[in-house]
Amino acid sequence: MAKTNMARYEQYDQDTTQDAENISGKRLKSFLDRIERLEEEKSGLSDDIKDIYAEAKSTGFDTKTMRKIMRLRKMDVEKRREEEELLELYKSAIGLE
Amino acid sequence: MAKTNMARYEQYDQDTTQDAENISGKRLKSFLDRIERLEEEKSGLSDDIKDIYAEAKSTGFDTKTMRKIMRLRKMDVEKRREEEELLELYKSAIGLE
Amino acid sequence: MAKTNMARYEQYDQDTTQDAENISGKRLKSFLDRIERLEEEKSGLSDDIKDIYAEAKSTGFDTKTMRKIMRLRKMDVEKRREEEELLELYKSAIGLE
Amino acid sequence: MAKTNMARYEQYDQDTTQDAENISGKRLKSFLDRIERLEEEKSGLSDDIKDIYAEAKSTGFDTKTMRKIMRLRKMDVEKRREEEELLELYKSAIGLE
DNA sequence: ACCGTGGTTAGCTTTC
DNA sequence: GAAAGCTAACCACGGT
Repeated sequence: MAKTNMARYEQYDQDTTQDAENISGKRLKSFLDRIERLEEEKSGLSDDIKDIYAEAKSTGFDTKTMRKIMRLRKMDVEKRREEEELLELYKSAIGLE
Repeated sequence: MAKTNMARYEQYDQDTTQDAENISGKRLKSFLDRIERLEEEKSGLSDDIKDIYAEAKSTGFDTKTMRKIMRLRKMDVEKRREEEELLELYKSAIGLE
Repeated sequence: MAKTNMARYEQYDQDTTQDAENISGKRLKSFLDRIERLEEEKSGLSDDIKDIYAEAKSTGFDTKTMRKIMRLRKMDVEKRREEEELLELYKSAIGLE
Repeated sequence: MAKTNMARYEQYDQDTTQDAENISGKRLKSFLDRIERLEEEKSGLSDDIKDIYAEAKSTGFDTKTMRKIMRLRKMDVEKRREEEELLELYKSAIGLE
């Protein structure tokens, strides 16, 4: 395996003149770019959320309380999901399915 | 402080029959819903990213290395951003703007 | 500050001949030792827990289900705690306290 | 599989009136309680450790560095342990034990 | 404006 | 090899 997928890792992002034959280098770059794009979107969403909290705060709400509420909401969702999984587990345990 | 913004916090998300007059309750709910929506999108993006790593792994790349590369990329971006800020600082310092 | 607290970090744990005057070195070592001790205890507890799961498994219980139950238990505890905090938050928000 | 060990899982921790005959239910509860107890102890130790780091920080040490040191210490221990295992392996290989 | 705290998120380890 | 749980780093927020 002379040309491993790892081959071009070292110049981790500046190589724009990569040999046309180096398929895996292109492939890797593609993966990394897609990830970077998504990371940026994620980061944008974080900013949006922050903005909403700021807006709420400026209209008189207490953000600490709001955050706690969000956490409780999330826990409810989580709990329901887990309880359903547990039920499935039971069913399979007693051979119902 | 008869009708504070905190007034309806306690039933933190199930109230669909809220009194039309309770403007702040509605307002709060709206904020929370918007946040929840964005959180879900964020979570979706995290899943997408995870999928890409999985795909990359299945085509033979080492994800641990990939993550390291991403971290380095990010640092580069950060650095560039900070350098630009520094440049702006210079410009304003010498009255160029 | 010629002799900073960081001074002896490099030989991070083998120095048993440290100069009697180097108080901060001694102090640091003491901290690290205490932490190490606690880490060991923690690790021991993790092992104990693992053993219990193993024992339960060997008597016919399904550990996956058990873990899920433990998680739900924990969530209940967490939720109660958070709800109480939220209540406190309300109280202070409406100036009850 | 009328009376499986799974039988009483659903009321995962509130059942205090369990039928005396349901041995496995009792057994399960016992396991879960023991685990919970240990988890609490573990959590307490984590808090203790956090406190020590806080104390160290307040006396001027850099906790990030301290954590790094702890990690190195642990690696040393690990390494030694592995080396000993290797030694054991040798010994049994040449029939010394 | 800075520090300290807490929460969130990501990486690593271990299990199945 | 995949999935889950645990641990540790990061970041953002609130308080001083």
